[in-house]
Amino acid sequence: MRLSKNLPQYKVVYEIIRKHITDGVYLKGDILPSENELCTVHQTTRPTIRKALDRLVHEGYIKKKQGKGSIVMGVPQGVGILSLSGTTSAVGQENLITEIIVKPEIRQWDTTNLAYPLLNNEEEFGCIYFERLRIMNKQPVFYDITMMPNINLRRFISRNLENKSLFNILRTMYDIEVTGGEQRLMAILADKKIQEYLNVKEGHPILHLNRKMETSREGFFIYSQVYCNSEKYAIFGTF
Amino acid sequence: MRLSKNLPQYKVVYEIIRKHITDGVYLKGDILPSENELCTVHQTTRPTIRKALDRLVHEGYIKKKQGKGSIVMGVPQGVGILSLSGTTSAVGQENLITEIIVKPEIRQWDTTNLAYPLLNNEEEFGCIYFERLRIMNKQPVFYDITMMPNINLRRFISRNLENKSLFNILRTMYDIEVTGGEQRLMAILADKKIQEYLNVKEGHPILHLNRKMETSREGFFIYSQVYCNSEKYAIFGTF
DNA sequence: CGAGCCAACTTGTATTTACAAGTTAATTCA
DNA sequence: TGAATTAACTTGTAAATACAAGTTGGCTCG
Repeated sequence: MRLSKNLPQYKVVYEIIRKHITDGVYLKGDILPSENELCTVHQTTRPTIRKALDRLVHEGYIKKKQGKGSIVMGVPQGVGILSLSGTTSAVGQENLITEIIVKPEIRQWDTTNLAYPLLNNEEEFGCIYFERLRIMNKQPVFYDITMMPNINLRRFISRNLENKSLFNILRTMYDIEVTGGEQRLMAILADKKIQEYLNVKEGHPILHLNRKMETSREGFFIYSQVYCNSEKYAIFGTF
Repeated sequence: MRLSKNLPQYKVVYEIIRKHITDGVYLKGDILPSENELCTVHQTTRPTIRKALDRLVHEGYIKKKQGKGSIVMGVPQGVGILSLSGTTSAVGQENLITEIIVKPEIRQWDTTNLAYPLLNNEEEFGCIYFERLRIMNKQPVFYDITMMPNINLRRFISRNLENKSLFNILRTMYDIEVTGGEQRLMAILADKKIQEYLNVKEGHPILHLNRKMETSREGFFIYSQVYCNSEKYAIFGTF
């Protein structure tokens, strides 16, 4: 199902190097082959290579230093809040279990807690809705609700989200990348439902995020609400 | 004191267009002159212009659409949490008053609440320390502590920070730009001091950020701690 | 042996040229 | 008149080339 469309060269190169970093072919501290070497390897020219590297720099995979080279920084961590990965990459995947509270299903939009107005076409199409609970070392830490319009996502509701990042599925299966977004952050006190899911007492402070994410598919937005017990696992992020 | 060093062309162009947007010469929804027009105006070529525009796109000032043009998005808002502006730009400057609780002074580092280890050279040099309170519509909303090493910041402690963004001062006076950083986010309950400063009761949830910011000056980091009463003014951010 | 210089790398900036692809509005033809 | 085509824009991608500037390690000379 992997779709290898006619990507532009610089994106192809970007994807290759990026994969090498995520797969551990290049480790943190390593120095990438020089731009000229990459040119010969990928049979292209410096501007193209540099465009690929620019993107890697921007996303935090590498850093460049004039006269020295491109230094691998590793897979960007904790970008969950600020950048473009899901919360699964924010805390490291070691002891993280994802429990599906509500399996992906098509239903009407629930706009009660939504901080953003829906677009017309979004309301027409149904809504793919699911709830997840992220458990770190047997303690529930994140509780999140995700909603997105049911536009051209064949077989999505039958996909298994456990221990997989939503963003990875969208990226690999549907060629949808999150390109940006906006969010509202606040500290609240846990209500009954949150107390239950996150296993906290009344009066416990909870970090709440209300996000709207923009994707590479025009007009396709992902809405999510995250509730986080930040007592033991402060949310970490780079920007 | 404005230092107009030998900036590369693309940065010059970037600065000019950026200023035009922040100054309101170009308004939200406007379409910038085409890349070819910008070429003739700035006496340069498309790749240079495109590099400047790339940066503006990346920072959210504009969006580009193939076949159409570069659409002005306005001054990026709420990047305070996620991107590179200060909290003053996060809530709009209308009814925002900045009160200096502790004027900038040179003192020893206070590492008690610092989530990051200090570097050696940072500890050797003193620390520039100050505390501010941001007041929205007569209600205190942000309380923040900022620390940075006292390295080559002539006259900094005599500068007036009121209603000015720290980042703007660093940018215009010292040519230091924040290039990125990391932060820890958590929801806490207000302690005595926070209760007093933010005028909230015991048990009130507070959004706490512990940030380390990286700058264009190598080895120069800015550490800040922010406490936010997010009850009425949810922190807004784009990414 | 040691300090300084220099050559061979690295990335950074800039120009020139070419074509592809998306948008828009005017023009043409039925 | 109205729909389809086309021309003239726009940005996107790519190559080839050149030189500037920072880094490194080896070489030379004292």
